[in-house]
Amino acid sequence: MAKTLQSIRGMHDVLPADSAGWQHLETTARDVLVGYGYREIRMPIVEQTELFARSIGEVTDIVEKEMYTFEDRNGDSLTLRPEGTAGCVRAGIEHGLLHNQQQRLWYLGPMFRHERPQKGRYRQFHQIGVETFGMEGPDVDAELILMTARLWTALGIGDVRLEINSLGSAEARAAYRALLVSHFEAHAEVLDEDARRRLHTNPLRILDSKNPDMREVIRRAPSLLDHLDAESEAHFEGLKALLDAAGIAYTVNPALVRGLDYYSRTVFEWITDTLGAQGTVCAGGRYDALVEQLGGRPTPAAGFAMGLERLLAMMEAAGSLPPAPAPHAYLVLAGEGTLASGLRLAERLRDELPGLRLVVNGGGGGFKAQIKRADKSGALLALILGESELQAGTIGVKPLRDAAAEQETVAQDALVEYLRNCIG
RNA sequence: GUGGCCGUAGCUCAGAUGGUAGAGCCCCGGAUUGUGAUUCCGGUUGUCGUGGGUUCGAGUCCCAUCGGCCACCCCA
Repeated sequence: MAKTLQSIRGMHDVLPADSAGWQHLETTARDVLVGYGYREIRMPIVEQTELFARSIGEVTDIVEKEMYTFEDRNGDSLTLRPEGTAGCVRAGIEHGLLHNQQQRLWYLGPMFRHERPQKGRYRQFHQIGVETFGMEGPDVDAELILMTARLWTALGIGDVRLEINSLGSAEARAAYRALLVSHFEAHAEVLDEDARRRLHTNPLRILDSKNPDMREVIRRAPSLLDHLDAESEAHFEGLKALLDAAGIAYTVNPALVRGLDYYSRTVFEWITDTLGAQGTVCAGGRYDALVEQLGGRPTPAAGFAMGLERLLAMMEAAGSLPPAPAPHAYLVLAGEGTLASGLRLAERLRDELPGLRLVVNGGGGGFKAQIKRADKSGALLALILGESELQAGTIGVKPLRDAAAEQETVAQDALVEYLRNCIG
């Protein structure tokens, strides 16, 4: 055997057995998003490296060590997108979509991060991303959350809970950050190695450390929510009131800090306990400063992204994945002259019955083998065109899913009506 | 990037203490010449992840490497 090639680590094929689930997830999500007036945008998978460095943040893990970065032939540094927001904002600015107007956008596609793969985490993974621009109130934040809640229902996902937090304005957060750093510096002796490293990179992240030895120091740390600027505070209160009014359950988690630098004010996560260590299924928030930061005019913005592999895993666990659609009928062709006649018949059926899923036997084979294939295809019916049917202008119709049902003989001219009844 | 467990037929797996590979499923063919899923009979399937090493001899021991799973880190 020749040397076999395999897919890149952490990058997986979606095989036919799984594609029905993907399609179901994608169309369900699309329907919900369209129902809220969101429009699809498609961006390139590759962008200039600088775009991600400037938006996600130079010192984040993503930019520092997880990006697929390479040189173009002309020497430009390009990167496979690790997330979608940066490219979406770039496209919005580039095409004037954000100029004095509101936008509700969504996109779907692969993202790339060079991490060690594990359950729910892959090097190529897929997200549906949603971004809104030009709306600054908490009503949009609430809309995003209500929309996702509706999606969970539509997908048959139950085991998710909502956590929200507010990061405040950039200025308030900077002030709080200084406060936090001095608190932890005053107790440096109890900090673990990770925490010491984060002290100067992302001190807010220390708050959600899992180390029990640091629990006390974290508990006594100043809370971000106590140091919000007045406007952010009002914004957050507004969001909570809207969620309460809509009957959406949530918990405020002051330690909820998103890993990307561009967030401000509202952040939220939908979390499940059913996926092992990768519990976040959907996460997002507000990023009012990003558009300006990337060269556009100041534009309020909010959005979220959800991981499709994780949603799929949950749907599978919940048993809410639909089975792959089986053919309605499998046409068996056996005997002299049945091939040409059968293909013609099949095309006529497809003309008349647009929703029909009809498989025509291919590659020859004996009668018995063809019936066997018909059964294996999962088809409801075997349509049998042999020499005798060819002569008589009929078709044998054999039900394959009902052992009690008898095979019938149907005139070819009556077959369209017969099948119309079968396929609903 | 770090750690633990694991890589034997298309799939799920068995192969104590080293002696040149097996089961089930799947697939193909047959059981009065045109009827599946049940039953019976027969058949195909592998350089035992890859590359080195130890040995008379390695799927079985050692090293490296690639990959999978899980966790840390981080994130969707």
